[in-house]
Amino acid sequence: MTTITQVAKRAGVSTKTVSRVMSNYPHISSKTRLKVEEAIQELTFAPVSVARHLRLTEPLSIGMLYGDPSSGYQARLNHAVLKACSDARRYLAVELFDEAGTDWVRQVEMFLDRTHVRKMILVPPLCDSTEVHQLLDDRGVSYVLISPSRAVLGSVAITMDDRLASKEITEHLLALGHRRIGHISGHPDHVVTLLRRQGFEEAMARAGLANPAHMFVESGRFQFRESLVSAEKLLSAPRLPTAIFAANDEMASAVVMAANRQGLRVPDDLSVAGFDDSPIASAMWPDLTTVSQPFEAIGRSAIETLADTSGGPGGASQMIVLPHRLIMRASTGPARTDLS
Amino acid sequence: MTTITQVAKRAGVSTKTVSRVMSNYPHISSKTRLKVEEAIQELTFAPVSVARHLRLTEPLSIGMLYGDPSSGYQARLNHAVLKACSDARRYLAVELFDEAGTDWVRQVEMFLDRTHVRKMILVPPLCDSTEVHQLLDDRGVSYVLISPSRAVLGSVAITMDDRLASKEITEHLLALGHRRIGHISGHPDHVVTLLRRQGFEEAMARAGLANPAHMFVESGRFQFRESLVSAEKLLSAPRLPTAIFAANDEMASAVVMAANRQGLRVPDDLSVAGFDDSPIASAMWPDLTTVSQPFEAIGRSAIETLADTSGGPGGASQMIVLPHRLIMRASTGPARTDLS
DNA sequence: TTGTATGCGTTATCAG
DNA sequence: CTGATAACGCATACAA
Repeated sequence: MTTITQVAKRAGVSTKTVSRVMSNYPHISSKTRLKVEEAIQELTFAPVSVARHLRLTEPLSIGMLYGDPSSGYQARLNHAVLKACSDARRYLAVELFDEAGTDWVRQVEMFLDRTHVRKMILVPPLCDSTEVHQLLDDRGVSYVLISPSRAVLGSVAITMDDRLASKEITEHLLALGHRRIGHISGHPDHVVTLLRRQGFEEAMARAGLANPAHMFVESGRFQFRESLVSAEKLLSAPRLPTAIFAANDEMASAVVMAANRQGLRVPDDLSVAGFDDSPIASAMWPDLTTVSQPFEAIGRSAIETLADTSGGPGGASQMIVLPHRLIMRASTGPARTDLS
Repeated sequence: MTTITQVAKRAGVSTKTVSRVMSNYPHISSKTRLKVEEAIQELTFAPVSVARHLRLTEPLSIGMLYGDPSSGYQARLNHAVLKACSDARRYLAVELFDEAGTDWVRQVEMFLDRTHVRKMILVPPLCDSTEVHQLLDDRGVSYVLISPSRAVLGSVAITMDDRLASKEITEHLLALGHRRIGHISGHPDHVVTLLRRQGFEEAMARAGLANPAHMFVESGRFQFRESLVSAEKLLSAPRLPTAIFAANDEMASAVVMAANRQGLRVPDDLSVAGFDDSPIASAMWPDLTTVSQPFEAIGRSAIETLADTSGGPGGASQMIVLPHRLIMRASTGPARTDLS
């Protein structure tokens, strides 16, 4: 193990000077800097992060707690945040918390004490806990909210525009000539359920199709099986929709399965669109037209925001809306004119 | 921020005694312990982990590096390891590494220096790098291998028995009366591909069905689309198989889709089994009969193994094989007698 | 521009 | 069973 002392000895300078070089202190003679850098190279010195953290006023670690294990959403977010940390030379202290346990505040509190982090990323559902916000404010810990249900005064939220994305994907279907379109919506408890449905309805309304003859909505609760039932209902109506937009990919894949069962071909007889660009979307055939959540950008933006926060919290409220991406794939196609 | 000194003062003991209580040191009078515990409660003291790490001879942190972001496998393993750490009061230092970068050793080296960890969990593909093993041995870092391609002399590997599981799932199909069974195998570069295929073939051989009239094998490369093609090939043969076992769930779901397209009902006309118990297995309908990898056990076992390693590496080679679980769901059923 | 001395919060050593 | 003191590796006043 190489320590700063050894480097100092090797370079013939004091530890402080080595420290200065490591942290890019400007006022340092280029000769000294060179010597030190050489020594660092030769001894392959890397500062031990725990020791820095103990002394540092502005810690380099950022904390994140998450609950739901099975969530593909969380897995992808984790990865994006980890990547962003790596790029920004920060460290992520990530731990699980017990979502079922009622004492969220206590759990966060202990996490803060243990890890010493003074910056946190709050993901759903933790980002919606007023008590947790209070705790962090009291402790002077700055934080960003990822996709919170509602904006929180004095803090930064990072999210995407679900309503707009849904509107756009519906407009895409309309542009393909579809006039009778179904929507399978998510779980009523999730905020995005409403937003995605609103986007759909808004697009239909603009096209003058917001009426029972053209617009059909069923609930799928974000689940495959519920969606299968809903899709079968939509596909057994006297006049079939020619396209169905489901509020997530899992439900969209159920729609494809329901269609196949009825002998309908996707996209020839029925266009199907999803949301999320989850792994399943590209794993199935036809692969799904869907919306890609900007995970990478969200991660990067979260780290940047936290890195910038020079002072504590209590800054201006801010809502950073990151651009999503529509992904056109094989599950959507032009409406059949003979049916329209 | 509460420190150990404050707790000590409050309890009227030395800091060392508080430290002893925190780490469950056995030889301590119950009266003293009680006093200290009270003080800890009252001041809500939580030891700062970085400070402990700086002093501790046996670090409580365990390192893990992983590459592939999109992998559902890795996401579930991450979670299991994190859970195990939490239960064992250990901390996980997890970072991404650049799988595409050639200098794996250098990356591991820097990670070691930064984090100070002296125990590591090596997951695929890092667990198969001889150079990395060498580095860790040289540095006296102990490590466990998760599902390595081959055993490594002098180190502990944790894995499951893919061959046995495949054999069992095939036997399950045989027990249901199926005689003509297809197998869709994985990517030829993965070790498990061979193992899972062997298990299948072994079961068929035992049943006296290892011949072209009863046993069909196609490659699916672990991908949905490849599997779809393979399944269509199997389902367009003159004599159809009555069951298909795919080497992962993604491919199995492709089989279900192919069957639906041909107007075959699952499981009435065709039984389908998968492998992995990935989210998709329970998200589809019929939900998949599959094999559940023992993620939780793997995580726990890895942490326990590392926690036990009193000395450095160089212990005896050991292969810990954890029991998997067969999950019977709706995608498999009795063979139709009129077809058999 | 550089060096010295001190302390971050905790545990290890060694003595009581 | 308990306590005083040094030390972990690094960064920061303060001094030079």
